[in-house]
Amino acid sequence: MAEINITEQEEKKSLNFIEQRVKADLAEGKNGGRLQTRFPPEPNGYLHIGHAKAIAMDFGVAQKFGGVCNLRMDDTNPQKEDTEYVEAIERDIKWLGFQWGKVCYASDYFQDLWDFAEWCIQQGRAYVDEQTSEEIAAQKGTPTEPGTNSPYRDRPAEESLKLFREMNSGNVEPGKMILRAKIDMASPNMHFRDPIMYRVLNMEHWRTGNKWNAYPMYDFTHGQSDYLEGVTHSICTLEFVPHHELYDLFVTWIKEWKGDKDDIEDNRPRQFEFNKLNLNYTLMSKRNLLILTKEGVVNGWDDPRMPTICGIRRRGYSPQAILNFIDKIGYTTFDALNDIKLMEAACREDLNTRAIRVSAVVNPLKLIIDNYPEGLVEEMKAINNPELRDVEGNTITEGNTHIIHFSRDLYIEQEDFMEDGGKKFMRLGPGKEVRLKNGYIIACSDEQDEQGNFKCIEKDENGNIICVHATYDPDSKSGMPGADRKIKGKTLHWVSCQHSIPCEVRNYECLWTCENPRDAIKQYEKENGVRGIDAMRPFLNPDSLTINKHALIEEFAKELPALSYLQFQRIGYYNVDPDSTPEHLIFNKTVGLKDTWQKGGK
RNA sequence: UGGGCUAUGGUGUAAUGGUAGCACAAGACAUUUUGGUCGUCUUAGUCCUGGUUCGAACCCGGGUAGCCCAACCA
Repeated sequence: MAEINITEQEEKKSLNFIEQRVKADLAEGKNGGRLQTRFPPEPNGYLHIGHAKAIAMDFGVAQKFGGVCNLRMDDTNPQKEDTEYVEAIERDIKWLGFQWGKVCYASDYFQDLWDFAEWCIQQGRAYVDEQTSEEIAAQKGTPTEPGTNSPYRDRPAEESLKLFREMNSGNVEPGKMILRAKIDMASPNMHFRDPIMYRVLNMEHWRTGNKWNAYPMYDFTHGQSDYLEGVTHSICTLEFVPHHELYDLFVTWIKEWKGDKDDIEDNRPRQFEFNKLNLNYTLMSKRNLLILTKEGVVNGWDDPRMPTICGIRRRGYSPQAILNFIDKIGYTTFDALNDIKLMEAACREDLNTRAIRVSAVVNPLKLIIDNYPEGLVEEMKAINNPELRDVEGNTITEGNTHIIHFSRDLYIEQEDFMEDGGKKFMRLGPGKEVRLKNGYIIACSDEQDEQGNFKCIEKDENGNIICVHATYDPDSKSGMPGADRKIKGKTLHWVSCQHSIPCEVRNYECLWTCENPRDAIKQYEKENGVRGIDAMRPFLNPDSLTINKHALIEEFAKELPALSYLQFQRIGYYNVDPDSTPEHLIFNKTVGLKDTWQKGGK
């Protein structure tokens, strides 16, 4: 029995239109008060962020109202499907934090579906058609013109039955015969024009082996599987709205076949549709993602630029970040194009609470503290996560710190020093004073030599700044009373030369330069007569991946496990790539920190 | 041009015949040992047009625009 187990406040705030329907159905006692959903991926590829939205709905609604959600592999087309995807799908759903009741397969119902199809033939509701696919297509009509009946439409049931069994013998060539439902060739709904129930494939199925040679189509499988499995709410995306009526019809038939006398309105699976996820600057279709991997545009399905769950995971998103995002965009029946910035915002929001702060210098500039004793090394305490707070709102320090080393020779970020930064530039430069995070207050002198060159700056022969000199205030050590004094400058991150490790930093941007790559590619294909990768190239962002092999990071980061959530302070969120080793550290940029300086300040 | 669906600030979403609200984005201020976070404020909206009603984003008619449907894919 399903239970409504959410508080009224929560309910008011967050029930989307499908949840409202589910709640109402439960209240009315439909389906005997049961709630069962299913997530039905076809195991022919990797799950992407669009699937995550469906997962959050299918599993989420079951969770919220005390129902159960099964994972059902929609494996009715053995030409495309493979067991390798099943594992990946299961892994991704688990990673998102959901649990299924059981794992089912559409192929579990092949025998039932077959028997049901035979019954349909005997009932005069189905027939074997021996026309070519071209002939059938021609007879189908168009959205504005009715179709015409197949010459085989009224053949005797016994004849169809005999041929149907032959279809599964392996002796019928694919394309020679199909089983069609006898419905209405003039229906304004194209799906009612004698839809195909079974086709011959003569192909081994990864689960059922060689038992079947003819396989059922989606429309003749989905609703029936729902019915046989006990699904009450079959939730899918909007493109299945035109299938809705046919879904209901086949469910009605199969209930009849089963001799199920329950009231049709109250005890049957019902389909509900919501808008699928569209993200700007993102391409979601499996077909096109496959091209990207095959052509080497990306490095596999889990490339951090891919919208796949595994790609997003490797990029450094947490499951909660994804779920937060999905929660923000909501479920409606409007075909929306969501802004990737909202996803990034949801990510920052989540990672802010869980990322460990580390110091990393991405573009190092040497900084020498002239008055700091040579050879001296001090251990400084660095807070792992300032958002970890006690009930009073104070940052918890116990168990929330790590050690960072301070010495005379440091690296700071190149962009944190400017010879003539101007008044608004609050970082380091001649005559400027800044604080080194968890360290000391330092200052550069504005003394100049006879040529008018600043004494604190060392340049190479090309005039590039290669080293800067500063002096520190020994009383200003972080944590000491002298550190309290206010200064004009900002707080900079830094690493110690001797105590930092070189690492590789991979920065990612959108793969696409246009908001809606799907449409752009489609149009380009049309206008230029090219297909696939050639139609995609004009819209690919050449800078979607930039690798920086000269970054430096504090030693603490050396032994962190793969996929650890990090924040490079003042730069962005990063995570440890699965290929990273202590000998060759690799970090992926998940998303940058908000930067009101670069945006507004300059 | 057949059928189905949709339309609320730049984006997404709420209000289910009774005060158009929230988040993101954009901008400003304040705070800050992250130009982050947190906080305050500003900008900005019911596609058009008729009707029903005391009252319409919501109901109805007519436009307009967009999406889905003519796979032996799902």
